[in-house]
Amino acid sequence: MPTIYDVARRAGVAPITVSRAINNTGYIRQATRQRVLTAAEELGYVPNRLASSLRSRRTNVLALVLADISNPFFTLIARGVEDTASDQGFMVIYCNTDESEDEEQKYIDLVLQNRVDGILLVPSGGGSAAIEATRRNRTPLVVIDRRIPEVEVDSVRGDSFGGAYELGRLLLNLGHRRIALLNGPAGVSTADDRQAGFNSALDEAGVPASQRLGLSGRFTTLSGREMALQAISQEPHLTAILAANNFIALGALQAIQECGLRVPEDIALVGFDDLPEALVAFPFLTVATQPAYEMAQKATGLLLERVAGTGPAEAQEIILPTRLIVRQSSGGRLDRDKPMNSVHGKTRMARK
Amino acid sequence: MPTIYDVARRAGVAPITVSRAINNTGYIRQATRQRVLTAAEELGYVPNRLASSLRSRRTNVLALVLADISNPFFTLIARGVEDTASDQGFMVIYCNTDESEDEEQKYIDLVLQNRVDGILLVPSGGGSAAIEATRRNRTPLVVIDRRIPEVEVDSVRGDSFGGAYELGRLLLNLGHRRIALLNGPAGVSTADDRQAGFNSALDEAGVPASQRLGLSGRFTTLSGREMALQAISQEPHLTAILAANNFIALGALQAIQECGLRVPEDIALVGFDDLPEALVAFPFLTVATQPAYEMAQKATGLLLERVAGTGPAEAQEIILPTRLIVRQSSGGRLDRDKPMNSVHGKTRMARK
DNA sequence: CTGTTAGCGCTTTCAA
DNA sequence: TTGAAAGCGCTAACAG
Repeated sequence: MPTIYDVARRAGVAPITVSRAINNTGYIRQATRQRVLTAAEELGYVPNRLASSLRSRRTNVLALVLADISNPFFTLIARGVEDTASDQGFMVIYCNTDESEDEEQKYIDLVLQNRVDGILLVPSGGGSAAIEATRRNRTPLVVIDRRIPEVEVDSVRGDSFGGAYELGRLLLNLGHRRIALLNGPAGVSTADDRQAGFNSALDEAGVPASQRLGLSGRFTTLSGREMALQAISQEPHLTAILAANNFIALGALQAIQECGLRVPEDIALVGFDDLPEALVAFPFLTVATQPAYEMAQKATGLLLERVAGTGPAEAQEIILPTRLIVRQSSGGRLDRDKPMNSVHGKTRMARK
Repeated sequence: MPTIYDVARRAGVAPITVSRAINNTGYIRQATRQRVLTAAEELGYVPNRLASSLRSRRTNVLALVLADISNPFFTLIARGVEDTASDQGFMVIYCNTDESEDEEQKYIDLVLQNRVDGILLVPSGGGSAAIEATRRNRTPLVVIDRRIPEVEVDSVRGDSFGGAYELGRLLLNLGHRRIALLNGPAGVSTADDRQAGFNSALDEAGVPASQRLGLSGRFTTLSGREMALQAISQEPHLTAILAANNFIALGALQAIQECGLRVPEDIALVGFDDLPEALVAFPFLTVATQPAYEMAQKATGLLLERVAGTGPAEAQEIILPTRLIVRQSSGGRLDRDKPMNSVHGKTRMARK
């Protein structure tokens, strides 16, 4: 396997000149450069980035550490990260933590050993241990999707509070008072903030504490189903459910059907995070949706600024608004309500 | 940032001993090892894998080059690859080619420069250029999901021919004779094989060439919609559509609705590749589904064998069976037909 | 614009 | 069971 020395010999120059020609750095005459490139081509030379990175202390690799890439929300994040990174010549390593802090720590250690230039993290729990480690190693890190309390760190996320508040308001406006919140794990900021946003809407409407029902589980279909079953049996007067993410919503839908109830006639259902338009035959769920791709672009852009050493001195906190999409599952006559951006009108086949 | 030299000094040993302690290789006394590990811990030592890889010629990194990670089929592949790789201490770099051969070549070059230990490739077109390059660099490569004609290379894929044949048979059994195939790009083996499988079913049923309609486009919702519109206007007697993947199917569904037609009453619709169960509120589409996760596991397992130098001498060709899932969109009374594994019976809400 | 020298941090090889 | 020497392939720093 040829090295720059082989190329240098063939082109009749010094190795460093080969380096300059290939990376197009520093001063080099066009003719020389061309000669080197030809020699490299003839030899089938493939630059060794390990060596290059070892010496230059830059790998042009980012790490993306997230909960589970098969959740479409994170899939879109991944796509946004890769697009933005590759535009600037960076590659992306990705890791699934499955919301386990141990896995997260393991992966953070691994990517630090690999000397990635920067890390994008969707933290699992409190998650500050991972941040500590990256800080010690002077590796820039941007948190996506979640907030880490008490730690000053760049973060880009959706407005969980606002989205949950709007969903709560929507249900309250429709006349619901017995509403169950099926939430993700307490301690994860998206869950906590959605709880708070929902509570805020209930407070405003003067719903007494005795009428409130909040359940805590995981962000999975299975957990959504279990929480819904519990909520239904626990509160006979239940008329609406707010699911804290798309998986929980689908699990809840399943549970409601199992109980022989109808959505929205018997129980209204609204959720957080939409499914990509291209994936759904019949858009049915009313949701507050976050701009996942844009979130990833912004986060990666910021991270690359940190890597380059440009970018603001202060830790940035970027919060993107959610968008309310009203469909059938919330029920009611919404046209009379304040104008809401309703997407996908055509569900005739689903109803007929 | 401390190196093995710093650790060695602190532990009172030679650098190589630190290396042995950390990697747990070669002979080393437990006491020595413990002493080294303590010293490393105290210094906050983080091994530099760039240096290690440069010297040892192993990176413990695989590359996954695929079309588009936001397609749930590939998302599942990605998850399977990462799970299998990380079990054996490997990390994964991933790249989206968007079915462009240029992008593919660019990424292959990049990952070769990064000296990944192995590559998993979903080839874009003919795709043999990429394979040539990896072969020159002695980097093991396993092709997933697709076949590369005329090249001897490991490959793991679903039975596109068989799946399309079964879907065709299903429609023919239901009495359909004017069936349009909405396919992906010619030259991509999954498209070609699905074409062939469908044709084989038509041949068997004696459907004359004049009654056959096959359109070629891309594996996207947009293209599916366009092809469906064209098929509908071109063939007034059309009664059924076979979509060559999930996106095409959803685009076709959209087009059919736009034309004021109903599925399955006016046009029956079947497709290739299911959407993950957890993502769909109302399972509606009849499909032939491939075991994506298992495919990824098998492919990664084989690749890791190649990396380790174990594994069979011959190029392997692993073809996993598809599974027919009959739902509403194909119409007809299928209960009378031979028993087919029907998943998701509960779609009451979608119909009511 | 081109070249020389040294060394990034680790592991291979060989020796003790 | 441990260590010394050398070098993986490249580029930073400096010199010309």
